[in-house]
Amino acid sequence: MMSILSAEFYEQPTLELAKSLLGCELVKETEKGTASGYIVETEAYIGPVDRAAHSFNNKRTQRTEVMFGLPGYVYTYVMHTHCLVNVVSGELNHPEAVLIRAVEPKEGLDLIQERRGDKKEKDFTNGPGKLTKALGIIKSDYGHPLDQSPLYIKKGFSPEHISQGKRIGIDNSGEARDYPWRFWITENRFISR
DNA sequence: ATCCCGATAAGA
DNA sequence: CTTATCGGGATT
Repeated sequence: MMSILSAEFYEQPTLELAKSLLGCELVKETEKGTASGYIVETEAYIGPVDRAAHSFNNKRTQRTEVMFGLPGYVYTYVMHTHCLVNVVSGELNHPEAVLIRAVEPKEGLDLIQERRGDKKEKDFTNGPGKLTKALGIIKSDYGHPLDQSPLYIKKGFSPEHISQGKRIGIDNSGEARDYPWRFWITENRFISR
């Protein structure tokens, strides 16, 4: 029994899911091996009411399509040459998601180090673009169900304390800029900032 | 704190 | 074709 989180796990309100994911283990298997990390920072994006979300106002495009489906699937997209990974949440036709902003390396340290090049360990996975590179998550993981190989989330540990604050990198999003929809494990050393 | 890099999707 | 972007890295 591998304790991979089942599809039902993702059937909770997006803000709850963003918190529940903290401490869970994000795993990616590739030909080069398996790499994983404990999720330590997340952000919620609640499309219908959130100007910072790609799916704001239920905007339906090729890119946002997966968010209109069932929760528990992967939403990847590329920005500024970096791939970012989200967990689709919300019921059918509710385009919401949780962005994974940072993880703490767990399995496959050698592989992570190789992928991240000549960096210090604390910089391996402390950002949304860094962790995808470290774990080998790529754009074509878009649409993958998170309860099966090669990309899945396992039960991890229960964080002692969770902090909450404004999201990062969305200064151009009007009032949504100030919504406190970012969550992180208090004092974890792999937080993005 | 500031600049630069530059892939892609989306809108004009 | 033009523009904006849920970053990262290097540099001041």
